[in-house]
Order: sequence, then C-alpha cells, then structure tokens
Amino acid sequence: MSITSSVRLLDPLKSEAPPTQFRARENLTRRGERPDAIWCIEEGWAARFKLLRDGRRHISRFYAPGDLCDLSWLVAGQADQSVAALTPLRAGSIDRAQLDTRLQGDTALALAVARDALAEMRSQAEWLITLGCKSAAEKIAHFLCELYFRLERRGKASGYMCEFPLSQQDIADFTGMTAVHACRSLRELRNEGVIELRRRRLRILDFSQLVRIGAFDANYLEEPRSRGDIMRESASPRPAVPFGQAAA
Amino acid sequence: MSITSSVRLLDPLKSEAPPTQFRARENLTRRGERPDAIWCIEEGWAARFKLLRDGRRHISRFYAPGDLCDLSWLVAGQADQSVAALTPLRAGSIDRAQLDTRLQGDTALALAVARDALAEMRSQAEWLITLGCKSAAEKIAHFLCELYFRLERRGKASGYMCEFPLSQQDIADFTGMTAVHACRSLRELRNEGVIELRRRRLRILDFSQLVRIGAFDANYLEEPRSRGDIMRESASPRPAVPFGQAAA
DNA sequence: GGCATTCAGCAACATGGGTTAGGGATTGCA
DNA sequence: TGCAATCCCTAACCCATGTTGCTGAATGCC
Repeated sequence: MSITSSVRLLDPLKSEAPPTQFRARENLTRRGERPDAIWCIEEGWAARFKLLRDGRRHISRFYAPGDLCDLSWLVAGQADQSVAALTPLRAGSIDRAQLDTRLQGDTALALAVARDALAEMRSQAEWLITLGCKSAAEKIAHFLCELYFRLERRGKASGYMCEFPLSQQDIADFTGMTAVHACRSLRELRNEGVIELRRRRLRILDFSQLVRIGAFDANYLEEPRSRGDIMRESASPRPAVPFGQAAA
Repeated sequence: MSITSSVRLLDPLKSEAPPTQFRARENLTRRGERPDAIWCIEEGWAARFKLLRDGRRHISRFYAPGDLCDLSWLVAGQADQSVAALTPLRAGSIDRAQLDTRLQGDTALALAVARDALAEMRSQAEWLITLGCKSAAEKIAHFLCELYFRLERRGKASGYMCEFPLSQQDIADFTGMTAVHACRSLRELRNEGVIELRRRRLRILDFSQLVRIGAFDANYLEEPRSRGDIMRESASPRPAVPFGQAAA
C-alpha cells in the first residue's frame, strides 16, 4: 500500500519531539478543529468517525501502526471527522506548516501525498461498494480480509494470525450494523470454521473461503509497480469501447 | 470544490482531438482495464460502479459535466471499477502518459492532483457515514443536497432547480437500497412538500428541511481558502486533547 | 402512428437485521 | 484481591427494507 511509501518519504519531516501517548477513547483530532499536525501511529489502533445528532456513530476508517491519520483535512484545514484512539496509543507528529512549506517546492513529496490520497480513495471506493450492497456476513468477511492484508504488508501479521483489539461495537460501527448482529455474523463465520477470534487475536482458518464470502478483490490494495512516480508502463492505444454494461 | 480548480490546471493538457461521444450505458472505462486517458465530461452524466457476481450493482460515484472521471486508477494503472454513461455523453480526454511526464517536474500540477484526490476522499468519507448509518429517507435527502450543491457550484443549477437525469434504479444503486424503496422514500419527501421531481428535473421546495432530514453538513464540499497551495492560514498551537468522545 | 422498452408507482408479503434484555466472562483500577 | 466497568453472547420479538408482480405513463425507434 502506498501509504507505506509515503510514510517513508515523510519520515524526515517527523517532529524531533518524543511521541505523544493517548489513552483509549482519547481524541487525536476532533471534528471542526483545525489541527496543526498530522499524527503517525507508532503503536495502538485508532478510528476516524462521526457522531450523528442522535448518538449513532459510524467509523469510516481504522488506523493501525504505521498509518498516517487522515490527510483529508489538508485541503480545507478543518477536520470533517474525528479521530480517536481505540487502544492505548503512541503517535509521532508531522508539523503541518513545515509540510506545507516543503510541498511547495518538492515535487516528489507532492506526488507522494497525491499517491497516498489516491490509494486511500481506492480503498474507500471499494468499501463504498461493500457498505452499499453486501450482506452482513459478506461485509464482515471483506473487512477481515482487508484488515489482514494491511497488517501483513506492514509485518504486523503472518501465518493468518494477527492482533485484533477491536470490540464488536467497533466492528459494527464500521460495517454499518448493530453489535448484536455483528456478533451473529461472526458466530456464523466461526461455526463454519472460517475464523477463530478470541482474546484480542484473530486467526483465519480458511482464507480462500473468507475471500469468497466477502467477494474480496485484493487489487485495490496493490502497490504501484514502480515506486518513484505515479505512472507505470507505457500507454497502449485505447481499445474501442463497445456498447453495453461493464464486465463484472 | 477543488475539482474545479484542478480541472482548470489540467486544461492545457487536454487533447486537441475532438471530444468523444458516448451513448447511454456505454462504458468509458471498464474494471480491470489499463486506461491511457482520463475522461473529462463536457456534457451528460456518468457513474462509477461495480457489479457483483450475482448481478447486484453498486454506484460509488456520479459524474456530472465538468467532472474528471476517476483519477484513482493513476496509482495502479488498472481501474478497479467501471465507469459508464447514464445519458448520452460528450467527454474530452487527457493523455495519461503526457500527464505523468508533466507531473514529474510540475509541483503545482502534482499539488492539484493531490488536492483533487483529497477533496474526493473527503466527499467519499462523508458518504461512507451516510451509507453506514442513515435511514433510506436520510440517505436520499443527503444525496439530493450534495448533488444540488455540486451542480450549483458549476453554474449547472440555480433557484433550487436542476436537471436530474437519474432513474430511480440509479438512485437506488447509489444509496444502497432497492428501486422500490427509493421510490417510497422519494414519495415521502414529495408528500411532505420538500421536493418536486418530474420529467427529469428536480426542484427543491424546502432546502433547509432537506438539509435537516439528511443531516447534511456542507463543510466537506468547501473550497480551500486560497487556491494556490494546499495549506491555508498559519498554524496555531495544538489545544490540549481532553479525554472522552468527540463532539458530534 | 404504432410498437417496444424503460420507468414510475403501488400493494402484499417475506425477511434481514434492529431492539431490548439479561447473564456470564474479562479487564482495569483501587 | 475485589469491585466496577466493559465486553461477549444468546434469545425473543419487531420493523424497515427487500421481493415479487402488476399497471399505466413516458420515451425512443421505425
């Protein structure tokens, strides 16, 4: 995932100051604020979310160690959504003013931010599909697949096992269902021998089955072929566009 | 919306060739393809979508005149989702190889792409919230608000009226419900005197009510204060982060 | 002008997922 | 070590939304 490469590029910008510690539930960013730093998670998990007037909460993105927390407010300066720690958390910061200054003259850095944003856009677009038309079990299966992939890429998972500090309520708020129903769907997956989930650890017993259930398509998590630029291999002539719906 | 500003920056890159005409339902991009041009819609509407194995379709984004169609595949070269015309459509193209070359040396252009991607990310993140935890009527209200805002920004709507060439099935596929239920929800809004919708035209009779129903928050569509760069006014010291959940 | 296709609208019924409630395990704090 | 707070899990009931199937209106094509 290109986030990783961006993080690397942004590394020299990281503050000298020691990382900040957050308690579980503590906010890293609040909706409406104008943050002056970008958090880069070193340890622990966080979520970007929004609360509706009536108390409903929806999580639009989980952040794990190695993730940059929400670049999207860079456009407007103001955060649209809040970010809060789900576990005790340690995060370094990148100064926003410094980043902005550097961006003006550093094309590679600007491209890194663009690539990061585009990668996240892909990932979000994929989740829109899932949220929009998949069933509860399919959503959860997709979610677990994606999570495992992301963690594995960072060396935070292997052998189909990983830490899993999320509560059923967290899963529910991300997949757009109630905790009770998340529990039901997890039970299904457990009963079918697809996953094992206990004591804050996830174990995927039958990965291909999980992929099948979630109609998971890993393409969107792929790294670009070459790292240095946005483009890859040379262009070929556009094929004639035939009439009719797209292939599935 | 910063898309507009990006479009302006990309203007010089537009192909000399006359724009391409598409029929309704014709594909501009197919999932899995490696397009060599970015389409810029001049007239007509399109949708980015994905089909699941069993035929379910979900639309993750509508494109109206003035929109760039899906930059997200620039990262990987390969399109994750298809884009198809919903109406007869005219679109110009921006050569991908040329864009890539220019991006290497043009920081302003790279920043424009970054800004565009970040803006779209914000918009998607907001829709994730709606898709995840709002009711059918709320979703439709939110959707209509956003659509009107976007069109108004481009001078394509005024006086709370705009063209509306989408079928109920299109709305349903975007809001994650069936066409029958979209029809029910639209009827509700109509009966309450909030909107009028007929003969491919939308008229919003009570905008503030529509905003209220959809819990619509226009912030995420705002332009950055200054156009030239990603950053805006100077940074202020980070306020202490108090314990507890974020404000709504 | 006539035919085929798509679309809007409606009603009756089915169901996935929400709601509420409660008991038992785990975790964190004093 | 014990209490309080979370969290996990299940069950029973209910409602919002899906499904099916039909009608008539609008649109597009010959």
